[in-house]
Amino acid sequence: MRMSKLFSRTLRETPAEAEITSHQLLLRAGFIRQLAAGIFSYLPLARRSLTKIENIIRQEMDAIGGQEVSMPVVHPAEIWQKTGRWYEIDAEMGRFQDRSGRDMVLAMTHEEVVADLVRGEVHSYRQLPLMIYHIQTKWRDDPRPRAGLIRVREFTMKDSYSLDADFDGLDVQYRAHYQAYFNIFHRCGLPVIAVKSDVGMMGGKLAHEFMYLAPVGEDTLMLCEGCGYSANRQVAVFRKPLLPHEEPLLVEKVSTPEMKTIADLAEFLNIPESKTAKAVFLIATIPEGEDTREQFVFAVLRGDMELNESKLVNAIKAQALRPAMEDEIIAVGAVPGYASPLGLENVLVVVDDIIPDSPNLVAGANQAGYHLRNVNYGRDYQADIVVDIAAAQDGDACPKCGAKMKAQRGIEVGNIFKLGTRYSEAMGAEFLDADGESKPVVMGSYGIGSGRTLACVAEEYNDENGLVLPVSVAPYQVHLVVLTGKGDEESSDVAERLYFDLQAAGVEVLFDDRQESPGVKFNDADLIGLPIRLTVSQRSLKAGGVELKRRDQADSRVILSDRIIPVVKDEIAALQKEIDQRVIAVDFRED
RNA sequence: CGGGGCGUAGCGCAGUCCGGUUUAGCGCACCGCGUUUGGGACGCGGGGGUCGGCGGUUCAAAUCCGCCCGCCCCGACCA
Repeated sequence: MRMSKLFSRTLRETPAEAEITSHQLLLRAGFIRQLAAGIFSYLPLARRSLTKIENIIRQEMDAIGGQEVSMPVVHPAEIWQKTGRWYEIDAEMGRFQDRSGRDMVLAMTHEEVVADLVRGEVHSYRQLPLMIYHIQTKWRDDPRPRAGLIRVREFTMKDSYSLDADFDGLDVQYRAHYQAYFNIFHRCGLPVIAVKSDVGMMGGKLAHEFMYLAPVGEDTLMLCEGCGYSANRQVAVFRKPLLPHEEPLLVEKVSTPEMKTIADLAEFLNIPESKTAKAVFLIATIPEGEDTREQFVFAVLRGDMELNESKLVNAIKAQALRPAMEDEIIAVGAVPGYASPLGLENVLVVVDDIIPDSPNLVAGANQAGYHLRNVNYGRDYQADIVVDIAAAQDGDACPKCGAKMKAQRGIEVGNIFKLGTRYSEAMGAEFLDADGESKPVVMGSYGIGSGRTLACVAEEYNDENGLVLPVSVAPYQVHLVVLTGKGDEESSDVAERLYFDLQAAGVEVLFDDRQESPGVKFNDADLIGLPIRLTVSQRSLKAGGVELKRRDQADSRVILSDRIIPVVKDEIAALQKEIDQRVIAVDFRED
């Protein structure tokens, strides 16, 4: 490609809306342009990189038995109504009506369509296992798109779907994806970890997320440096420190004026925060058939812990959760700041599982200015549910080995879900097993965001001058720069011939043939970040050939004219080898 | 949805408080001519704006007031 004809141009200054590195560089280098919040165009350079990423994905999917298909972006609402997600999912789903008034859905994912296809195509256990995938546009109307390509509303996802006769088969395909995903990201040069994750609205049994660790990430991960336990904080468990055993004492009311927070209370009574019980009030939206109802939830945790809303949502099977307003709290008979689990009505009480083992806590008295000492679960109050609802914090003890865990931020570039039979049952996707019995197909679903992957690669590979792209993802392998002074036709001629010869040899070349000063050309080459730069100029020709510089190295060297093609090919092979060496077998771990 | 910020040429900005010599300006980018060519060149000459939109106040609005829209950041949210 000639830069004089390239559709996109580089920007000298960073657009004001871009804050994070990958967004700034992808804009400045002319990879992407924004149309609206969370909606982007991908210009030729980005398109080529995405195609490379997608082809890596295709190869790895095909290698584990995947068959590429292409499913629609527009779905009739009925299939989403059948699985219930039409009702469960709120404004995130794009809905519209076609010309005859039928409700339609913009694809956010394709479990429904897959199950519908399976109903028609799969009838026998002899056909299973199967795996299909496609790479296609998704619309998810996220309330707050941000950070360039990291979090967008319209995006391209590779989503694959495994189909099995039983859960053992699902496990095999799940593990195959687990390894394939590592291969894909490693081939893109992206370091990732797999963490156990929330199954969320997908439902299902087990899920992992593939995370690129970065401070700009929006997920918090709990990572144990002792044994390697790793989980999204939404599901991370931890060893809760036990309190010393005590016999239950008599409840005793104590005056605690103006002590509305746990910290104040603990200091006032001169006790550790772990000797208090904390009340958190929430309003949960609980699905009931095609409708929902609101449920007041009273969550009780020990004072030294924080509520994990994801765990609570899962524990009570809520669709949504929000903090309760003060008047709602008063309406159920509680006193904000002095709330007690004792004696409330029409309230779902959920108690963290460490509470029954934490004797003689200080809790609110449901009376302004007073708390109760020696409150004991079981004797003084009962819960509707006792379950782990506490959020793991940086420094908490690993559930497996007890070592300290670190909290780190990450960006989710892929996920894998064991769905089970939720969608196949709802859609009637059944097959006959060897006994002639009708059974729902066991499904898994697996996603990778290709645009987000590109953004993470940009986030990982850059320096103060621009992108430094891995050869497997770079839109071109070689950036050919020609510097021509007045009357210098030799450099132009050599560069033109080299441009032709390199392409004939199968090398992908971006040729900067523009009438620009050397500074502009070098700076643009650095900004775009192709792995190899070749410079043809009077200076290089006098030295005997063409200058070669790797983007990831500071020094350059002159290659003799007749050696250029083989040297460039060797250089590309060496870069590719560096990437290939990252592709290694990984141990599957459930957490 | 709550809080904050911003909206003037393709990009970056000044002008807005305090309305009127500004014909709306500067840098970059763009077009023409000439010079220049190893790290974001120079001279001369040009083109490009419903000042986010609508309404209001006024003799007069980029500037004051109201409503709306859009974008960014923090939070809530997130398959």
